[in-house]
Amino acid sequence: MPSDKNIELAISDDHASAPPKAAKKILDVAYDLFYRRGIRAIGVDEIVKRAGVTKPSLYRSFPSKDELAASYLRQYDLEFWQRFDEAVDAHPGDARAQIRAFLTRVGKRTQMPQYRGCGMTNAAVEYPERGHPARVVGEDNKRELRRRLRAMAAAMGAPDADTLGDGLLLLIEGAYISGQLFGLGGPAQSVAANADLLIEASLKK
Amino acid sequence: MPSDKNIELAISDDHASAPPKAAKKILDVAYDLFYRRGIRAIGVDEIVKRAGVTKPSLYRSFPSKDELAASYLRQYDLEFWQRFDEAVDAHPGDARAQIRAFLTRVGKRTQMPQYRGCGMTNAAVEYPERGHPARVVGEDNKRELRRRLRAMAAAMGAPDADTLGDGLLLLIEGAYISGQLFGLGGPAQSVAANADLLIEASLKK
DNA sequence: ATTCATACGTACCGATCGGTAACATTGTCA
DNA sequence: TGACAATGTTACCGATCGGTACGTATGAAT
Repeated sequence: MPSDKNIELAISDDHASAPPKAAKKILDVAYDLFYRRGIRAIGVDEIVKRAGVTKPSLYRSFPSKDELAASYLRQYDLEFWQRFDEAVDAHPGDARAQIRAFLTRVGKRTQMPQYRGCGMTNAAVEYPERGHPARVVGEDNKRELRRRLRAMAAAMGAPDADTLGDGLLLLIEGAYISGQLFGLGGPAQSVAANADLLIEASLKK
Repeated sequence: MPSDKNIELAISDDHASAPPKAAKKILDVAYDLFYRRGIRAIGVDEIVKRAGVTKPSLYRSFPSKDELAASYLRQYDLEFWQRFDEAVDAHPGDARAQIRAFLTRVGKRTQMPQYRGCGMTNAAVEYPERGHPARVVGEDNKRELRRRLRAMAAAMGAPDADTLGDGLLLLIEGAYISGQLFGLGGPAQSVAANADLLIEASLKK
């Protein structure tokens, strides 16, 4: 579900020129199709057809399908950090509550019927080749997420913050995958509870 | 790395007929290529070329590419349970030690340079459509793994065994994904330590 | 030696893949 | 009104996709 916010910002160049409308429609449709059915599974023909545009329009706005996929993932990345920061901002100075808020939301999100996993994680699975435009977006996101989780673990006062931060990342990625494998009632439903248990144990160590 | 054991069993029919040698070569090559580079990324032409056979040979042994992929995953499933049961058999009656042994091995395995995640998880990501031959193999595997992990958590005496079992599954899936995202030195390295912490906390609850 | 099933190879199928060339049409703003 | 940028139209490219029709080699039993 691509939000309309920030899309123009992601598409238009730094001049305040009028943003092409076709590019937005293309990216919206690509976002939906790539996420729901996979990048490799979707051809550019289907994208332009569903977007009501033509192929040359796609290639005027995006240099290649791979770069279109990367644009989709950059949008996904943006929305991810919006969700993450919402949880963080809701509990200023309380890293543990921030984690709890974020993971509670993840637990719900991953149980939704249309949930199909993390778009960036999925893309990395679809494109194992190092340096692929779609893959690097995901790699950067995960690296940054790891950094922040470790920092939050340290802020909680965990003796071994790196291990706890990594443990939280494992739980999160596990929830992403389990959500799309099991659907409703799967292991992802208990991600927040397990994280809390893990945090508790790590702080007392 | 497909082991030669059990392959004939997986290929040949229940009559003790002589198994076609081409099918084994095809499955071996398909296993390697599908795992390393993804199922959708590999065409049947490349498989038969690398296997030194021809396309009709492939379609005489396997009804379709999708079914070949399913055969690859059934082989992967077989080897998965071999690894799992090795850890279990090494510590009879001690579920906690069994988990520790298995996860220690997972932690190492997911750090190897050629590691590319769990073949079944990856296939489920590549084929989100319900009922796809490749997907169902993975779904069955995960369902059974969940059942066994929950049973082991109960055997440990966890008050909320289902939650602990699910937590372990989340950590495992997280390790699979993180292994291929981060490689050496990634969060997967601490999967066993985090699992132990989580178990400890769950038992004391 | 002939038979007969089985495995294999050559050549091909239509469809789709990502991507492009060349040109017509539109809407907007000066 | 003229100019310009964005989009559309049509047709095409070579490559690859999964899959098959059909003839040929091979090996064991008779």
